[in-house]
Amino acid sequence: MTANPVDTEEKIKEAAQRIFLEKGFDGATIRDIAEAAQINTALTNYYFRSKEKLFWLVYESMLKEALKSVQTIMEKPTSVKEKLVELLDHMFEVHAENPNKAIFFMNECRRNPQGFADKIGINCGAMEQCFNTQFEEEVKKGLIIDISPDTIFPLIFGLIQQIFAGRELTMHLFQMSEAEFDKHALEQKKVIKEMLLKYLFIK
Amino acid sequence: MTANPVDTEEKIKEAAQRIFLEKGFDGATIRDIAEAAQINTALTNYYFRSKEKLFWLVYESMLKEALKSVQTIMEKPTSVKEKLVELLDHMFEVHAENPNKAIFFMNECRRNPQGFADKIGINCGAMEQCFNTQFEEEVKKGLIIDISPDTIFPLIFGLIQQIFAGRELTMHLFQMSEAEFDKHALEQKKVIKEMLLKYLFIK
DNA sequence: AACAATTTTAAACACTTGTTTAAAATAATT
DNA sequence: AATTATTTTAAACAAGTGTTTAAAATTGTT
Repeated sequence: MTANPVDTEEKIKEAAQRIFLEKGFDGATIRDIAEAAQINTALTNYYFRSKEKLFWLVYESMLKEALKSVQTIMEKPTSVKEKLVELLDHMFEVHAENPNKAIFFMNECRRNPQGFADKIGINCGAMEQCFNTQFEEEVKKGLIIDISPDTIFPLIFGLIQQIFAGRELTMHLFQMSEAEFDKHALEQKKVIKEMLLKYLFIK
Repeated sequence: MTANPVDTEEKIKEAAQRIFLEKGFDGATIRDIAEAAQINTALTNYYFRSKEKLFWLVYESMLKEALKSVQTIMEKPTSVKEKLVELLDHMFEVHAENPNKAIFFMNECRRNPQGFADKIGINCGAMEQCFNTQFEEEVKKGLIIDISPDTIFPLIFGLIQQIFAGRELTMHLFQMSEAEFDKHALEQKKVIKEMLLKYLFIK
């Protein structure tokens, strides 16, 4: 081993993630990434063979990381209500940190659904399993209204993603500055949380 | 005037809209559009001068149409509750008809916010004006909880958009077929509507 | 220090992109 | 019918794309 090849590899991955998040696969060029990583264009192919391979690597790692953090929350020994609140807060944090994530995930999955299925192939159903059981029990106990967790689980994601996916659109349609949007986003989160809890939990 | 130049022009616009919706500005090529419209590549430039000019034309007309239909609803002489229900149903219909619209709007606005502001420059605030007044009156009357219409208005859009923007992602993460997703979308709408109305309106 | 292996570079490659051109085909006008 | 104007086409253009190559620079090994 020589120099700091791992550092270079990591530098490229980080730059790639940044650029892909910002411009998407179609909009990002290998030269954009090279410039962001301050390396020669050919190096991306030296380390990752192709733009597409680099992309899927970055994409998969981001998705896996996102789902892992969700799983961690869902496996905690707490009530459904606590889990949902923590999930909402967590999702908000993640997307607030980088508002491009929401639209990036939606976008790239739509651009190439087959690639998503083939190369990522995540089974979200298995992950929910323990949560689903717990949810249904609390429904039986009369703590939660009669609704399927299959309806609620995707809803949680969507409710938070929605705030940030339409960020730029909202800012322009309603003439907000970035600071104003940040305030707006927090307000949205508050409303969504109250709305969801009031709807789901009895009493 | 000769042949059916208007037809050709319209044919290109329709094809462009279809392709742009599907692939976005970056992902769509002038050759894709030409093929979809069954015309020669050069014709798109003959009628519209450039890919970008064609794009903004299509984009603007779509946005204007979408906002106009919203405005029509907001100007009706009905209660806030009736307006919100009609707005939710209408937005759902629009996006259900073409699930690409939601992500397309968000995406293209983010890709080029300046172009959006410069070339579209829509004042959504003015459109809301009459609704805002009505909303605040109903809050005063004690019909609606104490909340600003500035919070609710963008929320309505987001709540419905969210269902369809993440369509492909949801389908793959939760392993749904298209038919299953359609059922899921209707269920989501029902929940969102109930949730919002229960939250907003007193008693 | 001399050699080998690895990493980095500049340059070029083949291909796709949006766009233009100049000729052909078609329609309108006289 | 002849001429003009308009529409359509095939072909080429310049610029940008991902990728490869072969030489240079750097690092590791003997």
